[in-house]
Amino acid sequence: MSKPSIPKGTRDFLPATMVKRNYIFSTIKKSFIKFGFLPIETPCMENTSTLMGKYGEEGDKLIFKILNSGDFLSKVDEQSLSEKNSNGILSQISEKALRYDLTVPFARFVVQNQNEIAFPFKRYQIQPVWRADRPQKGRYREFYQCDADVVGSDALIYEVELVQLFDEVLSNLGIKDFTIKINNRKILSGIAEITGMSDKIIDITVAIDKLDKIGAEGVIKELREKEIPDSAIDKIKPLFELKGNNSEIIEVMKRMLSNSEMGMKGIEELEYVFEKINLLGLENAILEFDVTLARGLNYYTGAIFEVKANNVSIGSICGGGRYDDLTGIFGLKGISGVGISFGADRIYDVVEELQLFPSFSSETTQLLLINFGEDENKSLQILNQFRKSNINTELYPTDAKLKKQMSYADAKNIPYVLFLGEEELKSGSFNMKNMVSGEQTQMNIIEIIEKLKP
RNA sequence: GUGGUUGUAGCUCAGCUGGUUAGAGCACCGGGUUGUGGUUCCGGGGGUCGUGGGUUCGAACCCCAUCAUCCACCCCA
Repeated sequence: MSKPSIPKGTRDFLPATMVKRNYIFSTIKKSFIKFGFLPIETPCMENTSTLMGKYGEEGDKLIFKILNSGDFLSKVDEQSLSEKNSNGILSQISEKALRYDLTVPFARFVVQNQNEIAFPFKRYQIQPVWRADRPQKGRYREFYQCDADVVGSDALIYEVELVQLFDEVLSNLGIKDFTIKINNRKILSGIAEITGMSDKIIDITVAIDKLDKIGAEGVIKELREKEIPDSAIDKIKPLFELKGNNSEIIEVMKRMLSNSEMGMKGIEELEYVFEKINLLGLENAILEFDVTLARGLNYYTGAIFEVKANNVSIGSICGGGRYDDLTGIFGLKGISGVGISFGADRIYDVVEELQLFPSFSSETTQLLLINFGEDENKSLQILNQFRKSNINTELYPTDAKLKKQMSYADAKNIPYVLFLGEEELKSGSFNMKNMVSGEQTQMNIIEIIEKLKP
């Protein structure tokens, strides 16, 4: 018999891990609620057609497709089947797929439920997503995203708000040193425009995004491979040497993009965000204009965000941006949206690496009642009494040997045990042992409740 | 999808140049102890050495294939 296992890139979570994961989720959720976002959920699977084509060519490959039920092959047309054409038969054998992110399903949700929601609609959503990627450090095939998006308004105050949200959540998790990188797709469009390569904007942005990784030489090499002429590359080159603080870089970009209306609009939007953030201040985050930031999905049209924890070996932990026409794909035009996503699993890895998790001892059992096989009714009543006083309590199920019962308390880190022996049950005075100090005291039920009450 | 790494007990790993019955620590179970855990002592269960083939008198060890794993690239949270 083969050992049981789980699919590549997926994980089991033990109780000790879940307690910490829940802490991250609840910290994020608390801030989402504070900023006025409302919860929604969508199904883990969507129609394949809803997802395909929304994430670029690479994205399509990374979507998990779900096979149709029944004898699906018999319905495939002979020709595609004999040609062994995977893409050709895909739509015939799979009409459902696991969601790849929360944004596209949300766009679908907005279009479908447009008459039942009030715009601007601020929603948050904390659910798992699946990607058929090769797993590696900090990369899983099943992971949680925690999204907050606003649709139905193009007001820039939301960009400001989302920067504050990044700052608040990560600060509340105890992370002190992190950078929120911000850019604007209109600036990237402006760059493509002044080089006369507007149609190559994706190739250009993907290449310059890699600047800090492969260096100027590498970027130039990649641009050439994408058939960007040297004359255009020369115009892009100044980006590789940008230095200074945010406002200095903005000034340089203003000069560079002065002939691009689109580019100047992007600068203007960016300046607004900086101005308001300067007014309001940030707790721990460093907000940094990064012209090379281009990651993200093809649908961003305005602001682009990415958050990186400094001095940890984990990639970006949050992302986001504005997408003017996301719902347009599903038939609802003119609805602008802006949103961000917290990668809970990576944030977990960061908080773990930085040893920032608090202790969660109060969330586990506080008191174990040691079972001597005496008056069971009385024992159950005592158990009830503790629970009604909000003390996390359990009764050992059998009168097993003391060693076994105490070991159980030990394994679960239960700080107190109470001996429900014959004498105690009769007299009402119980022997309670502190499992940390080893100290034992005689107390009645009322006194114990008083002592352990949260 | 591309390149590399590693597969030995539930977990972490040792195992010499190919040599007889494959080991340790931790974990688990039982006992020393029928009202005292974590410390300690004694004992126990547990392995098709990832899988299939090849070389050899003989393979955990060498060769080939395959699967899995982790790391990196692409891309991304």
